[in-house]
Amino acid sequence: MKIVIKPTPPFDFDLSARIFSDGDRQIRKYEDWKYWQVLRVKDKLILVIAKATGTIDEPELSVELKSDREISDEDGKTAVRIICSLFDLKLDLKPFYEGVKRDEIMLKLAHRLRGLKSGTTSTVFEALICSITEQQISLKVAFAMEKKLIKTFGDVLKVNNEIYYAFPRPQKLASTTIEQLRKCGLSSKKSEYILDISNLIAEGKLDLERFKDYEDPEDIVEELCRIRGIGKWTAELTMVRGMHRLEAIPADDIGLRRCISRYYCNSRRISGEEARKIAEKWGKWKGLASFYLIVAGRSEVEI
DNA sequence: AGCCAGGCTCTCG
DNA sequence: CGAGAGCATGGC
Repeated sequence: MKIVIKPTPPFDFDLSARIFSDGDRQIRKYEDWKYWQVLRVKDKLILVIAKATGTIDEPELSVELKSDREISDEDGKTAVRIICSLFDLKLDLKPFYEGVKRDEIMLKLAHRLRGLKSGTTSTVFEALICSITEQQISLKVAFAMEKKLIKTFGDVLKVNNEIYYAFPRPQKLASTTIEQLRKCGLSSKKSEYILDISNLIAEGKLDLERFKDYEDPEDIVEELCRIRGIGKWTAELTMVRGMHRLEAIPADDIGLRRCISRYYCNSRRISGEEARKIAEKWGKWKGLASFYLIVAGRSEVEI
């Protein structure tokens, strides 16, 4: 099945998808101007292959859907909805660019990275589990663990004789053991947290998706922090990457602090407090602004 | 070798 | 209360 999507301009798909260029071929990857990933559409797994066919100001996304089962029109519609949220396709960046106009540095970055949107994981659960995995240790190490977790417990789709994995469902992780999780390289503490959270969801005592409807971001942080293994950093990171909450900012994040100090403080090491203070300039766009800083830092953008 | 890496919990005093 | 140890793994 092939579908064309019209994202809200400006949108630079290749710039936005580039962060997945070192991803895993069996999980999600951007390569040769194509992005692919498995989506869970109801009880079906569907491989999505997306490619930009428009321009930044008249963006168009051509999407191909593949599965080992029949794909109905309704599946197609659901898949489109998920893809829209994966890349935040309906987000209008213009208010963001307008909102940071008074910050010259951010304005320059926004200009250099025009059309960049920050994606969202397909579930809040995925964002949360990955954020817990990434606590404290280097991202390289964390990504290796996530990859193992996904390939060990994730759902498998086979199309064109290739194997692809979708992020594990909470029910699946709930049915495993600390020892099995530890084999992915996770510490026993993190394994406990992940098992506990998966159990809460499997038992129907926790519904992470409903946090998306909260008005006040502070309420989300507070409620998430009551769960063992989740602190402020984890809650805020989960909000930006899993709930479209672009006002949330994990200001204590060491990588983000490095980027802020690089562009705002002559690379002097700064505290989370200082980072939060600087982030005040970005108003309700703190999360998106920090994403721009991270991408700028990673692609060595000079201003 | 030892320290650090996109933190958080638990245990002391 | 606040401070400090402990945790996983890989890179430098």
